[in-house]
Amino acid sequence: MERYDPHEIEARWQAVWAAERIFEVPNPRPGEDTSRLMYVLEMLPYPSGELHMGHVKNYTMGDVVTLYRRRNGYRVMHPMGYDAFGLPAENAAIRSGKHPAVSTRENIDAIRVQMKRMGWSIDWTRELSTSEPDYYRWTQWIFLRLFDAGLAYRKNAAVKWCPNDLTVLANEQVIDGHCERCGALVESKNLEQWFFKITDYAQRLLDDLAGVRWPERVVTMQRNWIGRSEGAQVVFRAQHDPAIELPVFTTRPDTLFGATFFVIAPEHPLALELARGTEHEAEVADYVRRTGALSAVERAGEKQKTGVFTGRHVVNPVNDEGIPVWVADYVLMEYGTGAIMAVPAHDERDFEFARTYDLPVRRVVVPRDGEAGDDAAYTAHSEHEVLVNSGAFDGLAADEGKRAVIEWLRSEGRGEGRVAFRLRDWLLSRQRYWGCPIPIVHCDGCGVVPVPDDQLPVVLPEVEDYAPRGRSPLAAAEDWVNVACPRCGGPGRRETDTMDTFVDSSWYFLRYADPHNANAPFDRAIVDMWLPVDQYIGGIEHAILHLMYARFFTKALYDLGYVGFTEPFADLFTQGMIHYKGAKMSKSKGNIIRPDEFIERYGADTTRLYTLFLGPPDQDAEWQDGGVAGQHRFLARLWRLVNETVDRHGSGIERSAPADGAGGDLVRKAHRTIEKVTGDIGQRFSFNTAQSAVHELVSEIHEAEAASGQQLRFACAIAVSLIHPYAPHIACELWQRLGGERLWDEPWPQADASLLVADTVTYAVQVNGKLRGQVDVAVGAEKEAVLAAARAVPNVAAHIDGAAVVKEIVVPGRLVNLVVREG
RNA sequence: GCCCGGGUGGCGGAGUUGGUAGACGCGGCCGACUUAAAAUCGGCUUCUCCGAUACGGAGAGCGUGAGUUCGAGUCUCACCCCGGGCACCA
Repeated sequence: MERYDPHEIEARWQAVWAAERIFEVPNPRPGEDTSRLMYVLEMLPYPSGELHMGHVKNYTMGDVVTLYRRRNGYRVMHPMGYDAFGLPAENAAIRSGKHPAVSTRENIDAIRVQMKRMGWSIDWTRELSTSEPDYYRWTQWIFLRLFDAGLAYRKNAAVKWCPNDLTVLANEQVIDGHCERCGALVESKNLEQWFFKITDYAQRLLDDLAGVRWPERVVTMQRNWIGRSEGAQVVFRAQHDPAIELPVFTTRPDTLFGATFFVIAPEHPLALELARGTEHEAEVADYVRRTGALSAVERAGEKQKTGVFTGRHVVNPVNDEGIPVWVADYVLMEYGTGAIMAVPAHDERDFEFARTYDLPVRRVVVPRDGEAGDDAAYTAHSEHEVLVNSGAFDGLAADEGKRAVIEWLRSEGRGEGRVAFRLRDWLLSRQRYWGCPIPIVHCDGCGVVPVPDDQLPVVLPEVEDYAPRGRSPLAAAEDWVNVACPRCGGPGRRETDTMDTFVDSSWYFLRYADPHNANAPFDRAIVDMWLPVDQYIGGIEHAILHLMYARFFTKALYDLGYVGFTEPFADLFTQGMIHYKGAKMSKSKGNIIRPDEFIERYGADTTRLYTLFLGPPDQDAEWQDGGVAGQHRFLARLWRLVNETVDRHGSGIERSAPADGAGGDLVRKAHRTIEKVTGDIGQRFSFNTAQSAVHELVSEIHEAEAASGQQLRFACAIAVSLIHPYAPHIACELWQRLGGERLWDEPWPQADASLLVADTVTYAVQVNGKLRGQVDVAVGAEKEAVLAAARAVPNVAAHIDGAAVVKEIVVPGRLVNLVVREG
């Protein structure tokens, strides 16, 4: 018998699949049945290098689902593309010294070869790359539709700036005050930038999380990121000039009577103005300057809160009391109104500040029964707390008080109920070269002018020097920048910033459905047929960024009538990372496992098997060098068994076999394995245990020497059929050797329910909960018969001897527990 | 600080509605085949103890401590450790 030679088999079958075009899934034609369409999608890779093991795990998972669903009668779209614009690709290009367009294309070519070698069932006719003009033309088109709708706009704002990558960043790309990509400490800058008005969608982004089947932790992370708070906006006015309004947002309107001072952020536009003319003017100016130079991390890291008095007071609208206005950097300009009423008795931060500057503390909420101490803020506010020192509101429970105060403020025109979100608008412009050009022309006369649709795409110009300099490298391409204003024909200048890469990836899943459309990004009827994506699979690192942006785009496109659904991804599976030598694989740590080396050594099938055998797919897993050999041994054993079976007993695909004679147990095991694997792949996404089940079946085939040829051929066919989604090459080969053809078209095997149980079942017998023996009983035996058999087990008899059995528990098919009391 | 995951043999892990903890794989030990090695095949492999005749039996054991239950890895409470998210968000 020839040895298992994965390379020969894999190359041959990949050629067959390509020739038969079995991965190509065309869109249904009018009138065709669309009830069994399914869209399986994995997050597309950045072509900043070759694929790593994380990709292999991700795409193999998607492939298992795809192959499994296809054999269950679904028409599955399984596309692939490249998130080719952006910092990763550009930085890789800078490192290699090649132009990003060149290095990106080279990387894509290399990745495509790797993907084909893995045998993933990707429909290559739908392949796309976000850096190609026929794709980004439509990214620009969508940008313009959002611009028309007022959802893309320019504003001058304090923005996050990465001093290393020399570009602005979105809030979502700042982790702990550091750049998400390079780790540099992020600075704050005042710049005019482009934003998407994602905040308009905050409530819907929150509400619609209820309708998706996503991992709970991802939903929670998005909820936290959106950060909805209910409260009130309350208008305070300057005591020296009631025309100056200073609104605050508070979640605790019930504590308004406890406000003993007022704080505004150093960046607040009124900070300097308020202090003007007071003896504190110079001090305030100095403080604003000093804190402005600090990063958010430095501010938050300060041991003690700092601030200065402005010399001014504001009037508390509930009691007309004047309270001092301070400037302090513990108040953030970006949230709420940039100003707060300080209630030290009931807010930890205000309390700390009041202690530092010796400001008064006035308690207005007390526990209904019991005392609140004086050495900390008392922050509870439920039905168990009551208001005091609060005028007409005294005696109300805190939660009622909140409503009552809001109602009073509203009726007096001094405030109103308000909801605040943590979510900020998405800053989309970048001062980098390798990105999608923003299709806008600036004209002295007309202002910001969109490039007309018929002039798209605005092609990214070739420039020699694309290194980041803090302003877009595109600005240097004078010929490109200087252009006639599309509106008035006068001199105009193109927008030179490019788009954040996340814009490109916020709609790619739509383009796959209609990838060659030259007249529109996609046809609505076609995307509505395929989407939302039935199963999306990708890394947890995109829990907020990509997944939030894609949801926003989908909702905006829905509102504009371009798609008929509001959520892009119905089901999401987030995979864990693969670690190696105790750390996540990274080039800098030098603990990379290159997939190519494994394919070279063991073949694609073994590599596919092992990445899914590591552990539960949603959890991080440790790569073990030796583990791969086990999967290879398994395939070699399967190979040998099938070939031996055919040699000894002849070929022929058996779709059933009698569960009697010497091989009866084997046949039953095959049915149980179908049941187990089907549930594990189809329902549980438990890819590791599905494999274990096939291992067990193969071991039993190996041991079932006395089984009939039909029984052996049946068991082999089931093993081969079940392992096909994991190891399609060897499975197709062995299926053919067994006498079949086109395993990929073979319906998924069905377990015969009557064969899932054996004639007898082994009961565990416990005495007082301790295992004392086992006994085989006929399936379906009466409770009394089971008990009698259990009592007859010698070791059990010894343990109940001389004691009174006070309780008998029989769990059908599982165990007996005899409860005895010592006699 | 708040919110999620997770903690089970030497290792990765299984244990799906509370019902025989350790499936499957790695590693290790012993044996077969071989001049030898590799490959392959067979056996053993949670710990401690007892008795060793097939191998049997006793006790302990799933981060710690309580609890509910005939019975807890699984449920409840309190706590410890690891990983992740959010965090001066008013």
